Amino acid sequence: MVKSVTPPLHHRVADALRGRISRGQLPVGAALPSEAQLCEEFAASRGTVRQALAALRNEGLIGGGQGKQPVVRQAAVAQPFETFLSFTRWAREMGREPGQRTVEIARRGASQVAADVLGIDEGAPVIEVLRLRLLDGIPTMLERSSFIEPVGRLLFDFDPDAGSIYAHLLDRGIDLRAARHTIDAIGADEVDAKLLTVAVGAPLLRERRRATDASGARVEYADDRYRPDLVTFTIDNVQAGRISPHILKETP
Amino acid sequence: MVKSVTPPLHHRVADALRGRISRGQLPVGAALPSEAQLCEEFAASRGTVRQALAALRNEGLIGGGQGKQPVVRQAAVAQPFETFLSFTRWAREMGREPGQRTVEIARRGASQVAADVLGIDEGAPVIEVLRLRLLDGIPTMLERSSFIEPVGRLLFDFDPDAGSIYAHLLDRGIDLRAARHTIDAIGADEVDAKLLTVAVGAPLLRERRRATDASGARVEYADDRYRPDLVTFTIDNVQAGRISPHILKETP
DNA sequence: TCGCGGCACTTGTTTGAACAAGTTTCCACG
DNA sequence: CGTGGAAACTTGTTCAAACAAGTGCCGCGA
Repeated sequence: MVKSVTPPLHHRVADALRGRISRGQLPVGAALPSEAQLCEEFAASRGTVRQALAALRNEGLIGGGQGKQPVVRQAAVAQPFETFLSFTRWAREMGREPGQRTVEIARRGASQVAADVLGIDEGAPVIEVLRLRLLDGIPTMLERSSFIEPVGRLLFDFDPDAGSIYAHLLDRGIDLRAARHTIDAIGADEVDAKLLTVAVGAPLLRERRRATDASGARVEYADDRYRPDLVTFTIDNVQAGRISPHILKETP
Repeated sequence: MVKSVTPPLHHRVADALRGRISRGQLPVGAALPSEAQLCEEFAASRGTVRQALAALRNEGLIGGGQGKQPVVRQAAVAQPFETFLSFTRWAREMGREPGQRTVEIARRGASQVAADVLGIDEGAPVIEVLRLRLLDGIPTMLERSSFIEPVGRLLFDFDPDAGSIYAHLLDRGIDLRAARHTIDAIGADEVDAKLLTVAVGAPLLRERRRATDASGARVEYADDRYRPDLVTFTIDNVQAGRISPHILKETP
């Protein structure tokens, strides 16, 4: 049985305002109705209305100050997480066509760094995948992944040029829940240069990722190298009490 | 004249609790005092205490649910936002000694890209700051900032080698609330190379930042270039319904 | 001994009121 | 005509009170 009670009043007020903003009814830069007006419109007390406004402020949707009516700020982003996890999904959401060329998929002993990150012994078997990711046919990112053996074995019945590895693993019951991303810059080595069609030593944007499943077990270590002229990372954050960064990749 | 009034009560309560958490007085997993106890301790009404708790909740410091007392969540990152914003504060929190050498501070017409980002006319006056940031005396990051004129003028009575520009601006009533960070990689130009003591063309980690104040007005555009062997960015994110990434800079 | 109900406690929601502090508007005075 | 300042309006802070809803524990009964 699903409980279907009416949500609290301050949620309804916040939802209503969010709707007006996303619908463009309250355009960016416009002032919201005053608290007194909102009280009347929703038949709520001022405390309740202020609770709703505080929520919007925390989401970075509105700004303002004492004595000044709140103002709609630039639109926010919706689903940053999955976007950051899956290249395929990210590309689709941007209206670009993702592509991939699997250079290699192999089972071999874990490298020292991969073993360290995954918390397994060096030389323990892992499945390594080297894939070149394309955006509208242009080489954009080179992905070197190491999966722990019980997960990686599921990749051998995966059409490597079909699309998202994550979607495939999810079908098999592996759901990647959390990830730690470490971002830095590195010069292209010879393999990078050849596949990404840049000069050796050209600056690349590197994202190293340690992904864990629902139980917290470390599942994947990846080293992704992006062409910085094609992809950047963007983080939005707001201080208004809550830290609510929105993370997204963008093509500049 | 610097205003020095006592901050609102709910801020003081929140600060006190933040302090206890970061000091380890309230360890991770421990339950906070009940609202009623906090009311008594701070001689505040329940509404005020709840305002403070809401702030901590928004920062991800505490979690809990109806009927359950709030619990201290993983201490991992305390102040990710300010950490991401202020080099000085970040360094201190890591136990490193921040330093800076101000190469130049000038008032000149905005460059095309700065004008575009700040939403002002090209050539309109901005205050540009070029600072080399050090970590334990080692050149680590090169910061090129452009502030809009009414804010930047406050920097002329600022000891440029004293420490945090943001702290100085906050004293003057400018509080940077939100920022959009764009991260990519770029090869060092000759100035970068000389000041950061790397080779020309060496890969650098670049963070471009557009900071806005409480009212949403764009205040600063910055181009920060980090030595990737000394600093990386780390993002933790979890899918569990809520998007709550923690962002921090790390020295690898 | 085990299980279940109820009680005590805690947080969530909502209202109403009052004062403080910052902004905007507009009128009267120079 | 313009300008200073008061008045009206707006948000920020704080208190007090009441009920709803969820949690945990204790004790009673089977």
